[in-house]
Amino acid sequence: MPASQPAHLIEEAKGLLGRSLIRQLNGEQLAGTIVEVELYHEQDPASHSFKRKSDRNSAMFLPRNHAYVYRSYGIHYCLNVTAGEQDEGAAILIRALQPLTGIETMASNRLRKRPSATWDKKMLCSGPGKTTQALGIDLNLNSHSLDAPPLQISSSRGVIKPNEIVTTTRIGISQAREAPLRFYLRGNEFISKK
DNA sequence: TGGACGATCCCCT
DNA sequence: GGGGATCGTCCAT
Repeated sequence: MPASQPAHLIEEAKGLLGRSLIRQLNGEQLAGTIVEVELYHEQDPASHSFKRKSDRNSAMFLPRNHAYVYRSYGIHYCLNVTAGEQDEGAAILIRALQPLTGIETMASNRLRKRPSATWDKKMLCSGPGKTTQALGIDLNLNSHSLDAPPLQISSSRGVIKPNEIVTTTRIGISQAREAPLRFYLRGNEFISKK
């Protein structure tokens, strides 16, 4: 991996923090603020796009603001937002949301198998697998444009100051030496891990 | 054709 | 803090 990380992609990843992810599901709107992301790009050995393009990862090579969904550990789905240009092979993993609307439905989606379990807003979207489960995201949304329903990202966001964004190493990486490509909102209670 | 593995989550100790 | 769940994908035979 090169010593320096691609600055334009890092800016795109940071730029997602504070925006809303909006999901239309069965006529209801589910939404949350993006509070934690990780960047993966083509020069990164931990990235799916590091190896040859395949059927599985082709959506990762779409131009920015498309969904790249993949299955992890045979159980969970993870949602990425593509970044950069066509064929650049970069994507931003949505790791955590702060739930805004449709919270009851998110809880229902998350706890379908254990309806009686007690839940807390902070455990609904505090991880990539949890987020897709809460919002009902699966492979049907792979390569979907995030400019329009049923899944989109707001173009506006609140003011985020540079010192409100924490940069740190990613989570769960085993194939590569770690790089500081995880970004989250300082002090936010809804991130996956402190 | 088969075996190993993974950008995770949750329960159990 | 450790390990099981569970399956698509990739690579080696």
